[in-house]
Amino acid sequence: MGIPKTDQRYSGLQADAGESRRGADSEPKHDRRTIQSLERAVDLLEILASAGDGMALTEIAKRSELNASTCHHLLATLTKRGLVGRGVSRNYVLGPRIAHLSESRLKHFSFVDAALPVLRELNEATKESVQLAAMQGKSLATLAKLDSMLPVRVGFDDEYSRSDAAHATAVGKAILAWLPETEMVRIVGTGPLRSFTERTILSCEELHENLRLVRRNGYSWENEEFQLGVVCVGGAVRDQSGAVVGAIGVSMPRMRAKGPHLEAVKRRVKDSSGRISAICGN
Amino acid sequence: MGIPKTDQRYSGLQADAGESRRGADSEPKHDRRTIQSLERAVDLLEILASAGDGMALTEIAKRSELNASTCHHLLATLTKRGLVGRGVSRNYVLGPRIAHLSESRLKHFSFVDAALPVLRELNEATKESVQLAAMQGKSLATLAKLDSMLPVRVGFDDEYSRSDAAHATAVGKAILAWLPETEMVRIVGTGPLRSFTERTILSCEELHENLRLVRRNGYSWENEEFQLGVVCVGGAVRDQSGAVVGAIGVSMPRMRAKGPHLEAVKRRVKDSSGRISAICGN
DNA sequence: CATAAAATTTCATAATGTGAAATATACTTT
DNA sequence: AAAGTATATTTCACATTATGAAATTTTATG
Repeated sequence: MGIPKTDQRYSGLQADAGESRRGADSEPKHDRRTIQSLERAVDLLEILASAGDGMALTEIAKRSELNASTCHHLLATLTKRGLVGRGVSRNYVLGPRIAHLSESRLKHFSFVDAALPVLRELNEATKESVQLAAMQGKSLATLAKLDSMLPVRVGFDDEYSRSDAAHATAVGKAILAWLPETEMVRIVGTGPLRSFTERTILSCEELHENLRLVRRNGYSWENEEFQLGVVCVGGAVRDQSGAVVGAIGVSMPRMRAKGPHLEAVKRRVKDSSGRISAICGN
Repeated sequence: MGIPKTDQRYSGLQADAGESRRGADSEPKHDRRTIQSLERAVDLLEILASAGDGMALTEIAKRSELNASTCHHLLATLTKRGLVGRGVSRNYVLGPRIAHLSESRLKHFSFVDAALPVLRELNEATKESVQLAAMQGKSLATLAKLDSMLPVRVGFDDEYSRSDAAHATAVGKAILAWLPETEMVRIVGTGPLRSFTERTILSCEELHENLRLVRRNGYSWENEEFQLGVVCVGGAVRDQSGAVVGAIGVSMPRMRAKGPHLEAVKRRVKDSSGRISAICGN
């Protein structure tokens, strides 16, 4: 008290000069469809998540490119509500309420619901039959399927749960490829594999080699190994911990499984499985 | 267009009439220490978490007692950032980013760090020696301890990890009481228990009876069962899934373990273990 | 104990969040 | 189908509220 106040405020926002007050169409300073303070708060949460082991206010302010005071206001609110907490040496960390929200989400989360919109899009884009499957115990269960609308198409029968076909289908291989070794062995066994067509992989060695390629490529495939005339491309779906929870697959008649169409299908399967995994938590 | 605009806006906030505009000390409409829009957004997240299986906008607006439009703005922002998603029939659900944040939090979360401030408070309040312990395999490990500052006090020796004393200590019993039966048996075994003093519980039946009481009371206790002259009160610490991750304990000389002081210690141990559990996720 | 650095609070100001109304979209009902 | 109804989304004028520079308090460091 005693020092005269300079009061040249809000200078930080005077970027575009020459605009008189209440101009007819003054440009908004941010995406008016969203709420600035809330977006900034989410930024802070993401920063705390990325930094791992807690962070001081100044550091957060620097990374978020926000005024330290603004940061503090936001963090104080988040702290009050438990989304942010204070760790050792009182620096900011993600709070207990985050775990609570996540717990609640997980309890009511449906894998199928999450996948369906993406599956529909895949079906539209490829014009082929698509399916979603998951392991239930030792058998591969089809959780959802959308048929192609083309005159010549792959029609899935009601084979909703098979216990010995994982090695012969694209969805099965997509799952097997990312399972821990022991789990994989539990499902396919160690003996000779069941044959469905003359192209079915019969030896465990050949299957192992095939799964290695699946991991390298990011998608699985199947060349009339389960049904003659049907070719299928599959992709794994993972949850937030990285564990496989299921797989998607696009099935098409042999006649269409070539050239640019096949390449497009592979690309889209990879993309779609990644997107579903993202919805599941990554 | 063509309909004359009535424009009697912001009528929803005209709760306290008689206050002329820009009054010298116009009462703030909310806690000025926090950011309104952000608090409202957190409200919405909590509502979505409680409702479980998704909710329509109107329902959310009703429960939050907010204008539907305001709700929509907030939800749109949260959706853009992945904290909220759209479930079946496009109603709002908690989004994938919640899982991501929680995952990151869990990865860097230290149980000891979370407990320390509360432990310090407990130490200050009771003036007694306090400790934090957890099961590591079959042995009970002391993770942190704070000695009493009174002249006559319980001094912990460097017994940082004991494998056969769970049944004879308050922290051990606090953990055992909430462990699944099989886990409990794995730790204490089925045979006769090791004796430390003439008061140590030696039979499994008696231990079972004691643990039942621990569950009923919400705290454990130990009457010179491990060391003569030392009385201890313990409380379990749980994570968000409800599983026991450890326990805290307050140890005092027999001479002080009575009357109002003992009652206060019991109450505070219950409270502190609950608070640490809350920080761990509930 | 001094001095610097970081955290928190205060407060004037205008930018932004707000909500009534308008419009668009999704569901029923006839 | 078409009309009607409920629900969702967008728009926009306005005043409340978020914002950030500066002051103050707290915490770390020489």
